[in-house]
Amino acid sequence: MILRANDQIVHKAAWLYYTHNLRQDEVARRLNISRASVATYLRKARETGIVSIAASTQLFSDDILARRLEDALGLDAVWVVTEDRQALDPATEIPVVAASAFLELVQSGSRIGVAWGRTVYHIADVMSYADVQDATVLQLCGNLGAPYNYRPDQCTMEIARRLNAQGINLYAPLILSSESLAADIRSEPVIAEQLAAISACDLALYSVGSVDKDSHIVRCGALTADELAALGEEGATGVIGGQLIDADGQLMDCAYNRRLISADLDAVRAIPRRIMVVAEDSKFDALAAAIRGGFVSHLVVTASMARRLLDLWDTQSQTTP
Amino acid sequence: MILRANDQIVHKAAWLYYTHNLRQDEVARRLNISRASVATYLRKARETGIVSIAASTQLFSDDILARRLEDALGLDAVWVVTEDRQALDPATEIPVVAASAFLELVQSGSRIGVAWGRTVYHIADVMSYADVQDATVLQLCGNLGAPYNYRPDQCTMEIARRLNAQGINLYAPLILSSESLAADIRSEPVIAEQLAAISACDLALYSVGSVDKDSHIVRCGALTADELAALGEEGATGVIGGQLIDADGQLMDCAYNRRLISADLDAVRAIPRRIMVVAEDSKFDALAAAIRGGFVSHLVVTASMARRLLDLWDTQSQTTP
DNA sequence: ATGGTGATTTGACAAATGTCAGAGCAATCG
DNA sequence: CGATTGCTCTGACATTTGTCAAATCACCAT
Repeated sequence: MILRANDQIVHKAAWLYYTHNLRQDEVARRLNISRASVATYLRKARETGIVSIAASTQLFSDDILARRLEDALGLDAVWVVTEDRQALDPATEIPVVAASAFLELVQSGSRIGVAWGRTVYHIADVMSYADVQDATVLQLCGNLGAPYNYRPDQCTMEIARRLNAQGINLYAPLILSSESLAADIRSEPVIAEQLAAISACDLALYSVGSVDKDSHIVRCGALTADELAALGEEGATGVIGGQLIDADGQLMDCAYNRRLISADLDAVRAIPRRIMVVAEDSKFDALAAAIRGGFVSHLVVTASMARRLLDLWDTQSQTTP
Repeated sequence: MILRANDQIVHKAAWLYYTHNLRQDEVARRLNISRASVATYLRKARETGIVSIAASTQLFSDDILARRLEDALGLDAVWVVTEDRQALDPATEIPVVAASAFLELVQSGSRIGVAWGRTVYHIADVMSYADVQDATVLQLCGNLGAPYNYRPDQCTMEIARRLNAQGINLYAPLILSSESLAADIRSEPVIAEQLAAISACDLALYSVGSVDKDSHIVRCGALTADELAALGEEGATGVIGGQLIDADGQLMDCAYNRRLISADLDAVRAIPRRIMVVAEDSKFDALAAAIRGGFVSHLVVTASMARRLLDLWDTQSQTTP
């Protein structure tokens, strides 16, 4: 698609200003427009991702705690958000760091799998706009029927919009009333094709869900709190793309899981870079399960969570030397 | 490596200013320093790649000519630098566009092969600093013994410096006096290992050399103008990483080529993304040979060169329907 | 202690940038 | 055909940012 003449001037202004370091009045003279227009165009260029400005996330990854976590848990990269950072609330900072870290890993041509949840939605919300037109953003799990604030398709589409990339939604419900219907839908060519495409992703972005009454699968109505509690008794420890996993990160063998339309967990594990973002400390057990299950290669967590993980792995390695 | 406390404040200032969009005076208050210091730190952050600012190169790739070239020659992406762009000299613009396009393709963890020449050096020179610490920049061919302005190791190291990445030089001469010595050196473990590592690259950046008296292999003293002219008679059409190729882009079977220490051309062809940058229109034949030989997936050229290539491919496809 | 040295930080000013009300202009509609 | 609507563009002003000489600080050798 050729640039509209209208956008062309925004690109030109951005190129001259940011790449050639001309001043706004020089750009204005070159393009025969007023300097005020140049300023407007440049803002538009920043807001739409024609110009991308990214600050390094080293501040969060170059940290003793982060290094120790990488080594102990065998992760590729860890970002630790420290509580005491100049009055910035870690809860709001986690999605910001995650968005920056994510953007550092995205590149032209990437295929990105995205799950859903409050955390993922917040990440999308604070993500700055970028220009990766030939990237593709895939939805990792089916949709919720009920209106819910952080729907899978919303997360996927919002991230695609921020990247100026193509978003591909999975047009199937997350949960169906019967196992057989779920199986039928899963084998529908359109759906099967899309689920298969997930294994071609090179990047995944998700959080893990907890197994308690605040879990998003309860909030969105997929399960009642009592049903989830019962599954918790049976060993359910976390939620990945809607699916329940046990403490070792293996798919639970239960009717609920069989009623879902979601990414095959082995396909998810096969994605080379899996960014896990956890904002709430209450998700500790779920996160540990996700790490054991091989769902994490890149991790964004709070310092307190990092310390707890480190302690857990230390005791683990002592008991199983 | 943990950040020095000194750099830490630069990172913090950059993070607050660019990611959180605070004003300089707000950043100053948060960090308990003067606003002037904040301004200084921010400049430092921009100059060192802690903050990267990139304008989209769409202006050059979203162009009818570029699209037609992609289709006709089967290339992944083409950037065309149009002559009439607001008094910007295309000769200086080519390296700028190439540097931006290159940076859009680089990502954390990339392994990048770099050849040498005036064009590549100019690209390195105008390239803005970036923060891709875990990238690796490899030298694709041996070094010149004689002092020369655009040495392979300089190109490699300068690009590595700009990216804050690791640069790996090939500590061998480009050309040796005898074929047997070249063979011996090639099989030295240290060198053999490095040459083998080239096939693991995921990105290559180079230009093609012409076969005439201005060729860089003549200028750097690897061959005399007469010797090169004689090889030209035998069919030599272009130069890739010091090696002579014929009009079809195949390695010339000649003593000169056997005396070289350089990347195996099949390994180069196997690199998934090969960015070819040609600034001079006189390199037309050499470029056509390089394209035929499969050395190009991404191309940066002038509009006039693009038109000539398009014409050539049109006549080719007419004669061989 | 003390003076020197180089690097860092600051205050004050100059320069550049952001903003917004109103002008201008093109397309659309009655 | 003129009025209306919805744009973009501009000029003028307010705000923000860049710069640099001078001050301060940290460190070191005497």
